Amino acid sequence: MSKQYSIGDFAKKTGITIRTLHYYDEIDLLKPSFISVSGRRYYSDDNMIQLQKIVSLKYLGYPLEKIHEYIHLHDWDLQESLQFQKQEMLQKRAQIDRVIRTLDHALFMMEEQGSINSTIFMTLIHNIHNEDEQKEWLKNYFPKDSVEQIYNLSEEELKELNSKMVHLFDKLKGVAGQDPTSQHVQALIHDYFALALEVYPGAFELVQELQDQEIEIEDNLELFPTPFSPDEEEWLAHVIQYYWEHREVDSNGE
Amino acid sequence: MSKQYSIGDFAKKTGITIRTLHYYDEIDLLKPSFISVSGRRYYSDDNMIQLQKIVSLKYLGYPLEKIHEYIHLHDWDLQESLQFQKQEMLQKRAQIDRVIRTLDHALFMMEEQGSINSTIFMTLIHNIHNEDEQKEWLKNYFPKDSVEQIYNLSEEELKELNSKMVHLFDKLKGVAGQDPTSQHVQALIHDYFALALEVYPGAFELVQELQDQEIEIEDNLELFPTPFSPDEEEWLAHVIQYYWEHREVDSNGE
DNA sequence: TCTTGCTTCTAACGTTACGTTAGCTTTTAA
DNA sequence: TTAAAAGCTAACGTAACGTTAGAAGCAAGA
Repeated sequence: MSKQYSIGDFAKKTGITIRTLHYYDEIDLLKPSFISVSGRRYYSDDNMIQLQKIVSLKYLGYPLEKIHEYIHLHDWDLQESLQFQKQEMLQKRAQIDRVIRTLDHALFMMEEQGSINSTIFMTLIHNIHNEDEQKEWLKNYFPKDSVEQIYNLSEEELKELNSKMVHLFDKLKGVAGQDPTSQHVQALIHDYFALALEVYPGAFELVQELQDQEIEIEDNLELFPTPFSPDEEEWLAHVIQYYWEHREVDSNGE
Repeated sequence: MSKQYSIGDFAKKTGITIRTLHYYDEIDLLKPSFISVSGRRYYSDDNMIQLQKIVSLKYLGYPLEKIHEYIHLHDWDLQESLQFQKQEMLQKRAQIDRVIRTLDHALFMMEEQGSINSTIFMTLIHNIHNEDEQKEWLKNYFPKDSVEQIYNLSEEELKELNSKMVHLFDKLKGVAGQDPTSQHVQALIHDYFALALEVYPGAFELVQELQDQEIEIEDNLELFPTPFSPDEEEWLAHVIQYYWEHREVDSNGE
């Protein structure tokens, strides 16, 4: 009545490879019901049911070791385990969603700008990647509401912002080293701050505070990477300084 | 100007472990800018930028080998690659969604039924898992519309159906071996067919056809696993046969 | 009965991206 | 000068098999 299948037949019937059956035998996960004197494995209908359990649990994302536990030591709170497993899967999906979102941003930028300086590009990916950590860090120094407000842009706004940023950074890198006081360099920096103001009206005060408090961004370089080399950074500092002084004069002059 | 960091400092600044830096050096992914006579590695700001690229691409799901290609052979269609990567991620997410859906069904069943015969449970998981393949197989023998109709239940309906099925299977297994013509056994089988009719009004004709055509379900056991042992299967066949004959008499008698 | 071809066996390495010792050398601080 | 800290290489471990390689068993035809 109960048939015996050679490993090849069993493999065909179940869709599981011979190698996998060998492996499951080796780790005591699924033992064939009978082994011939010459060492050949023969599987039964009962084995089919066992294998179905294994395949099902594997599909649900359990590692073989857990499955082994379940099958052998028969004290398992299945319900609790399934709930736990669901949480794990939800987390995985959330992570993948973040990656897809980043890819969307990246693709949007490429469509907008054509080709892109790869260093700038990677910096942006990095920023999107570390958004949450950046937020937490900023909350140490600024009111939480302000921080949330900065990051509280819609996907579309964020895409636009990133795209424009990339564009500006690209141009800035193009003129790096030139006279910091020159017309077109200052124009670029002006655009940059204009963009910042658009996103967050309190941008100027925020920069001011950063300077006043002498907050050591340098110690957290990995959180706020820039696409600029150290030389370029120094040059940029000069540009900004000049812009800053000039701006204040302007403001006062009004 | 351009600083040199010891591997420890570099690791702290970037958040990447020393071991990983060793590894990246080993596979020529990230070479330190300078190596002392005694063999110690020193990293530069330039290395930081390179590392940022690596980390970013890793975040986007690229394997190190692809990243290596990108960094060294500088002919990469970034846009196309990103699009491809997005497709990959979408697939992964779809797979995870299927698993989550299955877990939801399983949890729903547990809440409805309390504890469950694990064999029945696994069979159901297996069925949900192989839904699409089952559909394709059935389409070989039946009009596509009918097949689609059967599988075209809402999530909620499907949950209910599965839950009831589990309940019935459980009861059937409980009375397996008893007189196939007895009242309560026949009542269970009646419930079973009632359930089938509810889902798909043409269920009787479908079964009839299956019998007439002598379709070899046996060759595809892995597609349609049942929670019954061979003995139980045989007993079930008797029960169904009796029910079938009785039903026809009934129908004729009306 | 022998041979041929198919199936199965064990053993062992390869895969990915590092984590984790272990044992030894170099650098740094007291 | 010496002890502690940091760094080095080498090697194994991980998860779940895929992929040879070489030997042996098994069924069928000559």
